[in-house]
Amino acid sequence: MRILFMGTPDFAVPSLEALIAAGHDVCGVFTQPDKPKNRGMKLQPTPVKVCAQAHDIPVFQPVKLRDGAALAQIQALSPELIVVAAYGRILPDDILAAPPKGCINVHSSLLPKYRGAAPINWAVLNGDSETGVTIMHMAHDLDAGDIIDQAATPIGPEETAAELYGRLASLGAELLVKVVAEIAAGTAKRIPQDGSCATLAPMLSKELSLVDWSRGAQEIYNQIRGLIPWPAASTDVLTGEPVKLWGAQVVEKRTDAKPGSVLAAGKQGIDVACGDGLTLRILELQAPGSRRMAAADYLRGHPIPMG
RNA sequence: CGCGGGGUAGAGCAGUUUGGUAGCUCGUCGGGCUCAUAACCCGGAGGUCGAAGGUUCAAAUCCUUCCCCCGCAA
Repeated sequence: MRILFMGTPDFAVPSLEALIAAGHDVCGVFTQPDKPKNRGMKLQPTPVKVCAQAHDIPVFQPVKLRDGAALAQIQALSPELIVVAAYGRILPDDILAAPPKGCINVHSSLLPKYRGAAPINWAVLNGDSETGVTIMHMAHDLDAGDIIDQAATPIGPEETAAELYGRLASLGAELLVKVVAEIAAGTAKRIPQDGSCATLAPMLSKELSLVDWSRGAQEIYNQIRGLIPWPAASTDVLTGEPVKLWGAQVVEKRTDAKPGSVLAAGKQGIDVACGDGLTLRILELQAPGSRRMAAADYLRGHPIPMG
């Protein structure tokens, strides 16, 4: 099938590659404009752009989608179907209506749960034991279109959002190929979402980083897992300087100590009292200006006062 | 040339302002103590101080250039 692909970050790359590998005619790729990023603020191509260029697929990076130029480009490419995976832009209705077989989207949650920008992180942050991917038709409202198919996957009790991100990217690519084949064959289903069950997964921000030790140990652990790799949970209760938390475990040991007090600090980790009386053992962390390291390594050069 | 932090023993850090014998904790090796130990005591090994150049009687420390790591921005 003749397909126009739209995507931007790493998450979208497996989907693009899967379409190519399945033999579809990917006639063009839309991705966000190159932006100054990282140290040095040099212009960085998006992962999807790099992938498209490696396959000699024409790349388009419109700044605006509503001025008609983008629509004209799409009409010139005349795709039968548009596939969107984490493009990061809202498509206007005229583009949604352009391809004969419509626009479909790869979304990393089991819709209608977690509509929005950061569904993977919120599934981990909320301590869910299962999530998945959804392929749906795109509608005017964000992530609200009719569902074509879904695939579920368990979230491991120690799995981080970063790990889940990679797994869902592959799972989404797999399901995408299956769904596109069904669309080509005319057998694709179309199941409306139950909007009353919808929940939102808004974009992450650094406001979510700071650990509130009055919360339960498991909740804090979920916060740590769910905010990897960005923005990462942080706390300043250890030495007064803010440190990022990269790894921890819940210790089933009750304590009366005030939440946020350090109960022990040794080669096994740094034990901190939480609001529900349980203990969170910090295993891996990162001081400002430094790289991430095991708690035991950190302690050699950063003595921690108890209490 | 976007802004800031950093590179010192296997690991994590101090020392740089004010140039003058390379230091701490842990690990490691040897010995001791102990019923025993990841505990304690004694002793040892291990570093061209990120790289190159410059200033100086003398540079981890001051000057110049470069490399690498981390954060900010998403």
